[in-house]
Amino acid sequence: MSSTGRRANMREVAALAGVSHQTVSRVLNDHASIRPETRARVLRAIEQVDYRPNSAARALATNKTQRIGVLVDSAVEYGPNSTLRAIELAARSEGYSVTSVTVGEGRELGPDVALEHLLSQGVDALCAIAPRSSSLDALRVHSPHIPTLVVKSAEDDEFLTASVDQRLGASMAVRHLIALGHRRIAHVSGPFDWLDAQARHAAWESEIADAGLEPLEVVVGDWTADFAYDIAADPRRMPECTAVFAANDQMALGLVHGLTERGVSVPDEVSIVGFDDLPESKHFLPPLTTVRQNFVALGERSIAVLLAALEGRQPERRSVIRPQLIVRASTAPLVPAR
Amino acid sequence: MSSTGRRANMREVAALAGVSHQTVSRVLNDHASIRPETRARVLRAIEQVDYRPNSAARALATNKTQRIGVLVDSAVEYGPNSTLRAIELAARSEGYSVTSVTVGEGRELGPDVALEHLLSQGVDALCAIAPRSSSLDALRVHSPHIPTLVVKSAEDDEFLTASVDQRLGASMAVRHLIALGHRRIAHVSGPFDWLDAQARHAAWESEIADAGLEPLEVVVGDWTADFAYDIAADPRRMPECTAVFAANDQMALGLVHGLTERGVSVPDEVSIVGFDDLPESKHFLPPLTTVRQNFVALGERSIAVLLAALEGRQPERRSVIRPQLIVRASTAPLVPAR
DNA sequence: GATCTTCATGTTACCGTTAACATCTGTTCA
DNA sequence: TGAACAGATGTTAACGGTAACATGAAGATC
Repeated sequence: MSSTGRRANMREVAALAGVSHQTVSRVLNDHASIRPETRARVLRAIEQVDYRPNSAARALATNKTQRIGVLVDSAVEYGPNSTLRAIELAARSEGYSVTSVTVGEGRELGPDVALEHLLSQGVDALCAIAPRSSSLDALRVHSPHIPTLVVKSAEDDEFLTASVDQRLGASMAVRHLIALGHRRIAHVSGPFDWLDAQARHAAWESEIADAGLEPLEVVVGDWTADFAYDIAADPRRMPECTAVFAANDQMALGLVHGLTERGVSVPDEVSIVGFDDLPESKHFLPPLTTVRQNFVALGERSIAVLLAALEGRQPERRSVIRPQLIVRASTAPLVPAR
Repeated sequence: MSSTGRRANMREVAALAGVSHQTVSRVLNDHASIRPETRARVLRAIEQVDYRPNSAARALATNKTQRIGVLVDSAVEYGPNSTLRAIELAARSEGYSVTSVTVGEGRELGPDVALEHLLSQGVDALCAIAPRSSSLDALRVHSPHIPTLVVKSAEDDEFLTASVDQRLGASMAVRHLIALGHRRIAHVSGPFDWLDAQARHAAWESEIADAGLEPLEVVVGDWTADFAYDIAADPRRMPECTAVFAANDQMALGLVHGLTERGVSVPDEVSIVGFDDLPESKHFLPPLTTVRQNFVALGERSIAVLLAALEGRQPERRSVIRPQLIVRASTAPLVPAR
C-alpha cells in the first residue's frame, strides 16, 4: 500500500522494481523479450503497491476503450433483456465491458439522444438489440464510423447483423398449427415498428398463403398481456378462429386468460402458440406451446462478429441462429366443429 | 467535417474559432467570464467540425469517469433487471452512464472477478443489486474507496443502502393471509444466500410468531417456477397448509401449476401470495395476489444517494421505499375444514 | 577481431483534456 | 492619476498510459 491516498501509477511501480515505466508497460501487455527475472520483479512491485492500470490513460493512448455500447429498445421484455445479458457475458470474457442504454417506453429519451450518449461515452463498437425502426433510423443518420451490429434477421448492407431467425421461428409456429388441422389461424402481432414484429407477421402471412388458407385480419398488439387479455375477453374484437399465433408469450398468456374468462377453453376450442419461451411459460395453465430462442448463442455470436470487425478480420456479415419449437399443452388437434 | 479521417480535437476547434484550446474547454464546461460573442464563435466551430469531447482524455485529467458500475446477481429475474434498468435511466439523466456486470448463475465468474472487472474499467461509484452474501463479501474484501451502495433493506454501517422494504412487503403478504383466517401458512423461500430471501423469510417467521400460529417448516426454493412446481406436485414434499407465501411470483406460479395438476384448487383449497408483481402475474390463472415493488423509485433513489456522495453532500445512508400489496384472485378466506 | 544482429531495456514524445498560473485590458476608487 | 481589481483570455504543466526510436551488451558471422 502506498502511504499517499492516491493510487500508484506505472512510474511508481517502475521505481520500486528498479526499471523504467516502459518495462512495466511491457510486462503488462505481454511483450516478448522481457527477462523472466525482470518480469517477476515488476509483478512483485505491482502486487506490493496494489497497482491497477488506469483505463482512461490507456484509452487515450491507444484510442481504444475496450467498451461496447448497446442500444436496447425496451429491455424489460424477456428477450431483449436475455440478449443483453448474454452479450454482456460474452463481451466480458473477451475483455470488453458493456455500457447499455435503454431507449424508453415512455417519451423519456429518443434513440438519437441515447445513441449520442453512447458515442460521447466513447465505445469501440455498437450493438442494437431488439430494435424498432426508429432506432435503426437513428443509427443510419449518425452512421457511426465504428463496427455496428444490429440484432435483426433481415440482411442489411449497412450494418452487421446477427439474430435468431424470426421468420423461421414464426413459420414453425404456424406450420405446427396447420399440421394440427387448423384452418382459421389468427395472429396477434407486436407493434409494427418493431423489426421482430414485422418478421413474425410476415412469416405468418406467407405460411397462411402457402397453405391456401383464408388470411384473417391481423390484430396488432403492444407485446403486453394486458392488451391481449382485452382482445380475447371481447368476442367482437377477437377474430373468429380456432388457433392463434401470438407474437410473444406475454400476449399468449393474456389471450388464454381472456378466453378462459369468457368460457372458451384452451386448447380444446382454441389453440395458442406464443414466442420466446419465458421460463414461466412452461407453468402457465395450460403450459404454453411456444418458440424458444437461444439468446446465449445469440450473444456469443454477436460479440464474435463485432470482435472480428474490431480486429480487422473479415466478420460474418449476417449470422443466423435456428429457433426451436416447444410443443406443450396450449395447442391441440382441431376437432371438427360441433 | 475535417478532411482527415480522424475526429477533430479541442485544439483544432480552437484554431478554427481563433481562440486558445483552454477557451474551448471553458465554453464546454460552462465557465463564467466568457464573452457571449466568443462563446458563439466557439460553438460555431464545434458545430462545423462536428467536434465531440474525448471522454478518456477528460477522465484522465479530472480523475472522474462519469460512469457507475453495477454488480448484479442474476439479472434475468424481473426484479433485479427492472432495478438495473431504472438505475441506468436515472443515471443517464444525471449525465452518468452505467456499466453492469452480471455475476452468473453458473460457475462462470465469481463476484470478485466481476468486481475486479468493474474497478479496472474505472467507475466513480458502485452499486450492487439483488446481492447474494457472496457479492457483499467480495465488496467488503475489496472495499473499494469509492461511494458504494447496496440494494438491500437491512442497514449497513459500511455501505450506503437503498431498497424496497422487503420485511414490510413480506409482512403485508403474511398478514393478508392471516386476516383471511388462515392459520397454517407455509413459506417457500428463495435461497438463503440471497439477502432478499433472508429478509422475506424473517418477516414471515416473525409474523407467524406474533400471531401465535404454528411455525411450519420453511421450504427453501431456488426462485424458479420449476422448483416450486415439483414441490407442489408432490404431496409428501409440500407442507400441510391452507396458504402459502411464496418468495417470488415465479415460484407462486409453479405452486399453482403443481397444485392444480393434482387437483388442489387455488384459491378454494389453498391460497397463494407471491412477491414482485410481474407484468404477467395479473393474467395468471388465477390472477396472483402479490407484493409490488416500485423499481423506478428505487433506481432514482439509488442514483440520488450515490450522486450526493459523489458530490460531497451528505447522502442518506439508508433509503427505504414502501412496497404495495396487490390483492387478486389467488387468495381467498379460509373455509372451515370439511 | 570487426561488423552485424538480436535481446533487453531506457528515453522521449504524444494522446486530448483540465488545472493552475500568467497576462493583458479596461474600470473603479481613493 | 495611478493603484487595485475584475474580466477575458492565453500559456504551461500535469494526468497515466503507449508508441517509436535509441542504446548498450552479448552472441553470431565472416
